[in-house]
Amino acid sequence: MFGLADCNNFFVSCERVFNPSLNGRPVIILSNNDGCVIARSNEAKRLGIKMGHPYFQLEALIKRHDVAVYSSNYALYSDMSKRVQQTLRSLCPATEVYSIDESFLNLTGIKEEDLDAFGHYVAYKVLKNTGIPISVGISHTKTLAKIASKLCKQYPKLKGSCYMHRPQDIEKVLRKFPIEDVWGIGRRFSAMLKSRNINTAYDFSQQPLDFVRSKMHLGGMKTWYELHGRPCIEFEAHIPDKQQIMVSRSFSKELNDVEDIKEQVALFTSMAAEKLRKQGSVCHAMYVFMLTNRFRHEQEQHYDNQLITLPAASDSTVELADIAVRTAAQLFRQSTFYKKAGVCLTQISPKESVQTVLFDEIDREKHDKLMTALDKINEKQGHRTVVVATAGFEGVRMNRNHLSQNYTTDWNEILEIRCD
DNA sequence: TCTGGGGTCCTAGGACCC
DNA sequence: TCTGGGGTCCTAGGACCC
Repeated sequence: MFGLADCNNFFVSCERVFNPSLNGRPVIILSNNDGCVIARSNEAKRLGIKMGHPYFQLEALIKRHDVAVYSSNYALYSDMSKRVQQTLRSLCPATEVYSIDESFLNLTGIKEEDLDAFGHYVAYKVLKNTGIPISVGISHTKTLAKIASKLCKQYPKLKGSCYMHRPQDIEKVLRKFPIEDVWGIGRRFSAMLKSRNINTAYDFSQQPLDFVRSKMHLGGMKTWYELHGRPCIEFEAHIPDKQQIMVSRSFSKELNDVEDIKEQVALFTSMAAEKLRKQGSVCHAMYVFMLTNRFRHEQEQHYDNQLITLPAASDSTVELADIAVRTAAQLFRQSTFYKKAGVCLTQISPKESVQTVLFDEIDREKHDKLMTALDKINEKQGHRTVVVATAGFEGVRMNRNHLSQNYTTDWNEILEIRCD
């Protein structure tokens, strides 16, 4: 049996833990730059606010219904996510962290007759320990567990957990479950299926496998088998290293000064390199890109990008930022307004397995010492205490006009909460 | 005025090998 | 007239996820 623990409206729930006056109110959380809606409370969903909707188009609705609006506060959400994961780990034989708000649960060793009670206990414990409400789904495969967990959100009677195992129950659920909500069936495939009058998970499961293979290949077949209760997507207890690390942002204002772009690119590179060192890897190549505002149709569109293969594998912010900045300067077109830029580190491998280069122009040992010191200071004294000067001191040029406090990671706030 | 930011896996097709 | 038959590796692009 597979379990899935999914946090309900996770970002909204995080804000509510520290601001209970938000309970019962419509709440939305915005993407970076306060661009789009990326999380909604049930009340906001009921108002018809859609995932990914541009914020600026919602102003009237927000005023009319007194919707609470927040910029995304990832420092808070990732810390809360860790707390949830910790509780799950303490209860289950093993967990697989699937995303910031979801973990699969390994239920090996738990007796069948106890699974229902176990699911409810997990939901209860997470809520008690962290203040975050979750939905637990338990079934024969990951795909079915996902469906079971979605049922909890639909039916409060289930009280946060659904153990779905009897064939007749599964069929009943699949008959009502929209095909586009099935894990692994995205926009394209659900449109194709609906055009053939395949509208529910059950309809799909009744198609001949040959049809699924010819139209949807391996991925579709896995989903098909999983809906039939045959696991094709295994439980993975350890998180594999990232194969690529990307940092990119849209700017609050379009930039047309090469110095501004260089500064942002240096900053993105330092953020990416930090992630790279954190997983103990080096990269052999990187990719720098900058693009114009795709919504300004009257403007000539550019997507300027360059892949750079490094002379030797590296994880040094100093070296990578230097290369990225020079590349950005080459890519930059005069009198062009850029809305977004980014850096992607690729061809990643574990640091210890890397061969040294004979005619290396860089003193790797020195860079290593510097990076170790830099990471240590930033971890202890706070993010961005020490930065490479090319990255500037102002951070990302981004709107965050509705930001909540860093309740769990900022000492002053923590003290205040304790005094309360 | 204003529209996010990450990731993975799979497949087809081209280049190249003998 | 007629032009083989395997392989592997790499990349771009399309699909999906949160």
